[in-house]
Amino acid sequence: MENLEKLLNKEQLEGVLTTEGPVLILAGAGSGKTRVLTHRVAYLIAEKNVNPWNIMAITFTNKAAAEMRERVDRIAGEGSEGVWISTFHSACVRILRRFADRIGYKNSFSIYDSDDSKSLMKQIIKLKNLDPKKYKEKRFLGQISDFKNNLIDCDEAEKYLKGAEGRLTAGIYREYQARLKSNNAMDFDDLIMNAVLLLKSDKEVKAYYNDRLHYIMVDEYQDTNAAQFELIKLLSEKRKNLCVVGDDDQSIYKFRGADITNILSFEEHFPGAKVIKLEQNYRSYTSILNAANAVIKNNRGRKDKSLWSNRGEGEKVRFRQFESSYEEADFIADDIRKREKSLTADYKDFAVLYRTNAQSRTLEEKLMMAGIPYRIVGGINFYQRREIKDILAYLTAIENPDNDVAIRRILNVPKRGIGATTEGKIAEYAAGRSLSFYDGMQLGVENGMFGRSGKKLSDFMSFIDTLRTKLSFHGVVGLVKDIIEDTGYSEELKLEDTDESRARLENLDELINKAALFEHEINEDEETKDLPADEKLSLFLQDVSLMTSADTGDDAENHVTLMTLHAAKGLEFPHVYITGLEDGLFPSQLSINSDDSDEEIEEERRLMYVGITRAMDTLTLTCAKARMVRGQTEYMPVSRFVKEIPAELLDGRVEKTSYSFDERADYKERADFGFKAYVPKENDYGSLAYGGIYGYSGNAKGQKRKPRKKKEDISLLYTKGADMVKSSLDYGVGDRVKHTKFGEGTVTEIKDGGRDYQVTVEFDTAGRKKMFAGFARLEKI
DNA sequence: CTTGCGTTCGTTTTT
DNA sequence: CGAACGCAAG
Repeated sequence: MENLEKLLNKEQLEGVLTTEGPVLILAGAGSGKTRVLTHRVAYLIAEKNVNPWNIMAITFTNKAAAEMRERVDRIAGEGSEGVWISTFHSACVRILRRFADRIGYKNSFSIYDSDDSKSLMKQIIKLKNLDPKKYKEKRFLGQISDFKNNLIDCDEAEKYLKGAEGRLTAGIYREYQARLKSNNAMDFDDLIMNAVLLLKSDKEVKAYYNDRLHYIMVDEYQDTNAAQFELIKLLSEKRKNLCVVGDDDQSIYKFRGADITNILSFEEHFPGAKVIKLEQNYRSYTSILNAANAVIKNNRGRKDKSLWSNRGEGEKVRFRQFESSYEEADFIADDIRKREKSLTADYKDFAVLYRTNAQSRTLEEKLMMAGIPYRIVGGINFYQRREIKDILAYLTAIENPDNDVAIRRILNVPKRGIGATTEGKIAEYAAGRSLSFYDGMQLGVENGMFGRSGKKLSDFMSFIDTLRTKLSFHGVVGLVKDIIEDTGYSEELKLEDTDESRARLENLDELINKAALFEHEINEDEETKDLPADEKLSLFLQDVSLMTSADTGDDAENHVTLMTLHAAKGLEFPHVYITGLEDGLFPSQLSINSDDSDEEIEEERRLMYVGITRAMDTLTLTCAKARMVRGQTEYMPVSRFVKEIPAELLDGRVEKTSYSFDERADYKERADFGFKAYVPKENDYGSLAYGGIYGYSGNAKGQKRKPRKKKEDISLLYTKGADMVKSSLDYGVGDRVKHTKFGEGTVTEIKDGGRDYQVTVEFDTAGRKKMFAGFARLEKI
């Protein structure tokens, strides 16, 4: 380990060298915390002669884990693969796969994702004959999640819950857990809670991990909840060499159980803890950090610190106020185009951030019309797409027929004439006999309980059995292919022959690829290559169930990134736009109205801090005086967070904070044309609300609605647009083409723009337009 | 059992 | 405004 001093600043070095005892590294945004963590691992191995096997690093996301793995392998080199680097959830799965039988589960449990949990809860509400209007899954699931995050089991919950409503909730919780267990399944929160339960109740298991794990590191510690805290505490109990890294100012996940006091009270939880502050920022210009510091200092509950940088002053933070969200989006599209044209930046250098997902729509439209390639982060995860979930449900059903959610998902997919009525009958029959759905179906069919549906059901069951037999002959990949073929899924999609069905088919191909890659990997691995096919299938499903969109990303592509402020945490971009800076939107109205408004606003302020500190070179803050929210035009004053930035740091003034009645009326008139009729200054395009991006046409009168779509289906088209790899064009200069929005026109120029063609078209009515072929989807006529 | 239509409801999200 | 969902007609 040469020259650590040269690679690290004083505080970072201290973080690396302080290996013994509890350590809290308060790492400000952009202060190089991953650098410290990876060097720390390398130092432990190389200088302290610690066996890599005795080191563990925990993160929240697969992406962070993969990144850490990569960097540790690079820095620490030989032997580093022994270091246990994983997410909270996959670490717990690994523990539970080994020992779950000691707390009454099978080691081969399925993992329910949030959709599965939702289906399960729906079944319960239905079975309990509750009014679904009054009792929605979300409410119960939210409460149950809160309980689990705080390690409160059914018995304990019962003590907390008083009154009729309370008893109901407790009963639902109990039923939900019972069903999970009989389905041989755990939800995401169970993974953590049950791991803790196991470590607490089984001394042997705890001793096993305590003996193994000499050094534990935790990233993003400010995001941990009570259950995760307990887990870490238990795992590190023997040696107490626990190093946590985090930033209380970036704690933005309270709503999903994160407890900021874990980091604020670390020294009390772990007496004798050493605290190291990393305040030097290597990311941003001083002007940006000054703005960030100015905003965050308004929070009371925080550890005092202040970021600084020696990158120089940089440009002032820009602030721009617009009449409407359309003008705001126009400005951003135009600004990005100018900067990209002037060759000072690539599209990939830009990020546009917003508080709520709904805001992305307007931005998308404008970017698309400006021909700027973009990508939205945080859309639907590959593994949550309908076609993928369907095929995975088949695999799950083959592996674990007790998994009711999987069985019921595929019962009538593809359509085999088994409808809701039959499904309900089976569910009731099974529940009455304490059988799983599948077993209930089997018994019921034998006893002729389901009348005319009996034949269909037995066909279905033998179909599943046939598939199961195929597993041992064809392996995992073969089985995936078989399912896609034998269900008629691929044929159906081929016949449909729309952009959407083609996109779906591509997704299915991608799933086959992932399965092939997985099978290849486990067949290379000495430990797993000789496992029987069904165990390989289990491994595949486990792998996939903890996967998210994060690792589907292809960072190399040159596109602008659109995302929520939450999704931006941990990322950095040369040019950042924070949009919708209006009181009532950001901070959100809910936080302003909340009972503990002070705390909620502080959380929103941290979100603002996260947003500001994403920017490396320039930061632009924008807001609109009037904005459509839920179909209504809202007038909101400039966000208090903008006002917290001293005027001398801003380029652009905060003009007004409220409007007179007349002014409002004026804005209203303009904004109420709203979504449909608003025409920007250039007057050359209307809104795409009538259907461009989603190929989908609202509920406008007289228009025929396209077939029912669910959230998991939408986004296929634009994702495809963004993904569009350059292919040859079927039109050339001089050809007549048709555009969904601009109508017909003549191609006047085609430029090769690297990964896509830039096409110039002289439209008959809309005038001349430049666009990317991949986005424009021009049709030759 | 499937499909069309009206009603309701609405932060942030990883695993 | 738009998505999700429940209900009632094909």
